This record gives sequence, C-alpha cells and structure tokens, in this order.
Amino acid sequence: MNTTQRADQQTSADRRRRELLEAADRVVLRDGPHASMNAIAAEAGITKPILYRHFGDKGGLYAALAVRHTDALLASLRAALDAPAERRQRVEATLDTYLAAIEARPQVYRFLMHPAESAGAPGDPSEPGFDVGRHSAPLLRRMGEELAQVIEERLDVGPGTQQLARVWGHGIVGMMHAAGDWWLGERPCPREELVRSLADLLWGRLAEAGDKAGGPGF
Amino acid sequence: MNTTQRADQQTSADRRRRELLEAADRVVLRDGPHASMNAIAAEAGITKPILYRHFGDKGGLYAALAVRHTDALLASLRAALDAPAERRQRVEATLDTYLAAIEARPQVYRFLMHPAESAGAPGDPSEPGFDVGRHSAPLLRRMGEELAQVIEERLDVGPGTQQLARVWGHGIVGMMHAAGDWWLGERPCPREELVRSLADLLWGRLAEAGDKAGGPGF
DNA sequence: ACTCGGGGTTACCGCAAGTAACATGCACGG
DNA sequence: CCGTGCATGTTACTTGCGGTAACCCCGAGT
Repeated sequence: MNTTQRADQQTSADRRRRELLEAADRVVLRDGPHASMNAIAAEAGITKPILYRHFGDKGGLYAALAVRHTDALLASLRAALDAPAERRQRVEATLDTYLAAIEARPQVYRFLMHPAESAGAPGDPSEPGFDVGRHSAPLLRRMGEELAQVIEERLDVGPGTQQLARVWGHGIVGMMHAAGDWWLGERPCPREELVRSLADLLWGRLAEAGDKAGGPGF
Repeated sequence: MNTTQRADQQTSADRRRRELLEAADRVVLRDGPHASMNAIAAEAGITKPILYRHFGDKGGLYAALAVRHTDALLASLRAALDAPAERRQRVEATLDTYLAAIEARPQVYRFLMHPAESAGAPGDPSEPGFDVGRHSAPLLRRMGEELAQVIEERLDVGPGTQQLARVWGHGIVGMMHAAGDWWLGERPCPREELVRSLADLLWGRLAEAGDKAGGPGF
C-alpha cells in the first residue's frame, strides 16, 4: 500500500540517518572536529555521496550532531535548574551539572563549541557553510536563552525584568563556559570548589570584598 | 659593516613583515577568517611562498595578527581597569571599553575568537595547526589572566584569594564575552544599559532579587 | 669576474569538500 | 514473466586550498 510503504521508507530512512549519525559521532569523538567526510563514511561502512544525500553538506551533518548533544545537555541543565530547592542550591546544582558534563566528555564539549566556521561577507553565497554571521557555538546561545527564560519566570527584579533576564542569562552562561573551559585545561582545583567560587561571584562577593591595603585611589 | 648591515636587514625584514600583516589584516577584515593565503598574498602584491617564509604556516600568520589586535585591546582594558576610581566605576568602564571595541570593529572581534581550528588527537602531528587542545580564542585566556591579576592585586577576600581571583577573572571575562556576543548580534538595548545590567549582576542583584509570586518550592 | 644570499616566482603535491554519472536491487503494473 | 520506477550505492571526477620544491634575479662583497 502506498501509505505504509511511504511510512516504511520514512522510518527506514530515519533509522539510516540515525546510524550514520552514530558513526559520525564515533569518528568525531575519536578524531576531533576535523574528521573528514571520507573517514565518517568509512566508519559507517559506506561512501561519501550517501552522507551528502542525507545531510546536504558537512555543515548539515555537524549541525545534526550538535543538536543531538545540545538537546541532551540542555535537558540535564533544565532538570537541575527546575529542581525544587533554594536558589543558591539550584545555581550550584546547575553549575555542577554543566561542569560534570564537560569534564566527563571533553571531546563532545570541544566539538560543540566549534560546529562550523563559515562567516563570509553578508549576501555572498560563495561560502557553503550555513549560519553566516554567528560564529560562537549555538549551544551557548541556546543555554543563554534557556536560562533567561527561567530567570524571567522565577525572579522578580522590578521593571525591565525581561531585558535584564536575557542579559543575565547570557552573561551567566558565558561565565560558566569560560571558567569551565579554563578549568578543564588547567584543573587548578576540584570541581566543587569551582562551583562554590562561581556561585560566590554571582552572590556579590566581588562587590563586598575589601580593598587591599595600599591600593591606589582608595 | 657587519652589524649595521645585519641591523638593516633586520629592520627591513621587520618592515616587510609589518606590511604583510597590514595586508593580511585588510583581507581578513574584508573577507572574514576564511581568507585564503592566495588572497592575502595577492592583496600584498606578492605570492604565497613569501608568506610562508615569513610566518611558517597559516596558523603563524593568524597568530601574529591576533597578537597585534589582542595587545591593542588589552592595553585599553588595562587602562580602564587601573584607572583611579571606585570599583564599580572601574568595572563599568572596563565593560564599556570592551563592548565599545567589539561594537566598533566586529570583524576584528569575530576574527579574534576564531584564530584557527586544529584539535587533533594529542601526540598526533598529522594536523598542521598550532595550538592543539585549546580551541577557544587565546584572547579570552589572556583577558582572564589579566583580570585575575588585577583582582588579586587589589582585592582582599581572605584566604584563597589567589585561586578565587583566577576563577573570577576567567568567569567575569566569559560573562562579558558571551553577553557582548549576544548583544552584538541582537542589539536589544543601548550599550550603557548592558553595562549597567552586567555590573548589577556582579554586584549581587541576582541573589538579592525576590522570588516571583507562585514560584514552586518557595 | 664570480659566487653568495635574500627576495621572488612558477609549477607542483596532497587532501578534503562536493558532484555527476553510472550500477544495482526491489517493489509495483501490465 | 517482463519492464519501469525509485531508492540506495558506487566510482571517478572537479575545484580549491594549504603547503613545498625547484628555479630565478640582482645587488653586495672579495
């Protein structure tokens, strides 16, 4: 029958797509983001043109991969963020979740922050990449928006809350990201300490701290 | 004489190098970080091998370019950071300096955050890039360390100040970066407002804010 | 006169993205 | 039972880029 046939093909194509993504995942996690399409195709036991039939171009494949991992990470974060606990607890839990994730699978993390390049001049279609303009990983943007939404839903900071929430969302995510990236490279302290330090920063300890003796101008 | 001759050659080579960097700068600023070595060479009025004689490989050229701009930006930031004013003033001035810089020359900014890819497996020399492992821009690291040093010099937060200063340095820089990146893309508000919002965040308004009515668990 | 070294060029290699054209297997309608 | 789509797969190619080898030219020093 026509419908079942088309449905079968649909699911079959979907399964295939998923298999290909799994293979691509293995290769990217093993070889880093420079994995060639040939390598990925070989890992999947097929050849290049099939990948192109399924994903259009390399950017498409990488975007699909990124969406998978991003969704997974965002789900964990949302859980930590929405837990029924006090605010400081929730903040620390979220930080810890993120840091634990990047600590457990740094390869995934590194990949997510570099999905594609492509930043050609606007209006110039010579670059085959996809997201002209934005360069930093979409993961950061998505996390920022997510956090902004939670802040806006749960916090009351008077007028302009919405705007403030978005600024804070992206700012906090960036803080988490940069500190995590640095920490992952140098490992200067255990994770809990990093979490506590960052939470302290958000809790205003920077403003409260005293000037050091002999400081100029104060 | 030998010394003056060698000195002449030195300065001549340096001048050449600087000219090439200027040309590269123009191209990168015009075409984005994907500028090909051929394009850069053409802009400089010469051919590829000369670029390679001067900079080794593309990573070397890009690194040299990045150092130039990074140094310039860091100098402005250090000025704002070391100004003789109250802490909040200094923080706002620093944020504003950074945001003004990326607003004035977004192309430079975008380039600085993407100097090169290259993240091959450790110990594998197959990748010709340079900084294996680190992926995010060195600019962020340098700003983080810079800020950490200033914090450590001027702030007194009891024992563990040094560690805390580094965490905060990288964290604050990351906050600034991510918020700036998002703001640059969407322009949701004037710059001063962004500056104020971020400073407020650092000043603990997140912790002080009240819960919204009907929030779960609290 | 000659050679030596710095600045320059052409022509090439290897490799990866992306594509065109050809092969194969399998369900359908006659 | 035979062709006819059609999805799936392959080989073989083009294009463009990073990087290099070999050669060239010209001015300075002996």
